[in-house]
Amino acid sequence: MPDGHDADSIFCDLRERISLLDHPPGSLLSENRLAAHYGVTRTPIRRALQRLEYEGLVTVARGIGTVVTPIDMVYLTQVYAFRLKLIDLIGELSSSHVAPADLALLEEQRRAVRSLPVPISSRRLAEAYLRFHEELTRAVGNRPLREVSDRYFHQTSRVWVQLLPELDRDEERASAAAEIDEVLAALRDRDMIRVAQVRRRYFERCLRRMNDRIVGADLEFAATRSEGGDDAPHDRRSTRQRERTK
Amino acid sequence: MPDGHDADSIFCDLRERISLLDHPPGSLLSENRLAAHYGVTRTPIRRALQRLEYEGLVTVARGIGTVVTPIDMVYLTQVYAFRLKLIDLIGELSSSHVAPADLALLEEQRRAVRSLPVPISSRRLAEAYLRFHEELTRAVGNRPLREVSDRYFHQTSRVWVQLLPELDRDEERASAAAEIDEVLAALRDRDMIRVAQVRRRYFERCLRRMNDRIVGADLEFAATRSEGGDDAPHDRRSTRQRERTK
DNA sequence: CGGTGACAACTTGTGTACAACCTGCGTACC
DNA sequence: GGTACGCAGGTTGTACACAAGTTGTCACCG
Repeated sequence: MPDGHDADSIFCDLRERISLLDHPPGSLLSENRLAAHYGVTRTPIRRALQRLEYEGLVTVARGIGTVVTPIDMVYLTQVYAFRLKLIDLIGELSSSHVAPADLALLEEQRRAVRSLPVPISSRRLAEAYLRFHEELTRAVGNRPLREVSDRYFHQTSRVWVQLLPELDRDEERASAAAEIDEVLAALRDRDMIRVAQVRRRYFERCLRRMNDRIVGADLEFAATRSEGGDDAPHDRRSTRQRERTK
Repeated sequence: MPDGHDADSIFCDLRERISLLDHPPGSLLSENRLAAHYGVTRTPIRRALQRLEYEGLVTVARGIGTVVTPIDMVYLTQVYAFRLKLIDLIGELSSSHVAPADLALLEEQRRAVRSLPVPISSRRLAEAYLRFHEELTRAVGNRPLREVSDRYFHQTSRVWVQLLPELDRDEERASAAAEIDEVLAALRDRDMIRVAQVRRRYFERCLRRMNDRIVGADLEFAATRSEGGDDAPHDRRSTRQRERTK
């Protein structure tokens, strides 16, 4: 709808929409429709989609369309294990260098989470926590670690967002608020090791809550196994699902 | 020169050429020239260059051209620290699953390194070691870790390749051969922890050799500092150098 | 009624032309 | 002589047209 978009902002917008399940896993994104939506031609759209494909959030299929990557828990389990290790690295590699302005932005998200209206909207909570995480990522001093953390966070965030309606949203909001508080306190002390410890603790707790919910309700997102194509080194064009949504 | 190229193979070819310094840091890559070289139009070239930009190997500048990312030792020091941690993760996260065919390919590279003609060509040695590394990366069981290891290896490999002519090439060859031997032995025992230990040992030794050479000969690749643009979260379009080569 | 083949409608990949932008050089002016 | 301006050449970004590919439908035939 809003015009005045370049390829970069389109990428960011699409990534957020995918993370927040506006474009649910398995849905088809047509370049023509996106071009009409953003008021540009297919060229910038293709650039954004290509980057999304590289980030592992969509898979383009010639003649079919660009499909939002389904949630593959077999793969995402590997991502979770990897992210757990990355969080430890944050404490080991980051010499904290947070600007006061960034701290203010984090305070903003803290207020946003704490002041959500009482019938808590999954969408609003997810949006606020995503923004908190994006701001927090910028506090990571080591650039490669920062880029990688950002990349794989956006691959796994959809799991929590999708599970959120079935979780205790009051509990989730309280957990997020407490995490932000503790992170902020550690950041003010310039203690990235403590930040990492806090992050790890809440990360593990979140995993446990989701796991309890999954084994209880027999997860909705089917763990679509991708055939283990080990012949192609760095290629992620193996999964091939349909299940269109529109 | 060779036709029958799609965007993907062009990307791989360009990445190897950049790693092997066929396109030295700071050189300008014109989309038109590349299109003529590969016998296609600018469209697939642009796709390959966009991926290279995302990998951090080139930076496109409108009106200027696409410049091969200069070697920024300030940044690459962070990458080295990160890769050191990644190597440890290989031991922690990888349940080894190497196919016999892959082992055979690694044997191939072992022979290639050991049978280099005696006035050792820097280029040939670098090429053989790069191929060994690419094959070895495929043995990493955790997919995110594999992707990240591959990405940041290609960002730092140029440093060693560029320094190679000034190093003792017999020593470098011997070191590479010994590393491959020990890695192969550990792989045959399905012992990824030992693989990681070996990798880390040789990685640190290589760093030390390069560091000795650098402080001795006052490195040629100027550590071009990039202004710390902390306002753009995931953006690497800050470095802006010229120093064209062709 | 079941199967099959052709076709229409959609998708993404590529080629081409043009617009926006930057650099460097020549020239006019001070 | 020095400086500022303007234009020519080259670069990447975008828009548009066409080629290649896939899917679903529907008529047709056994």
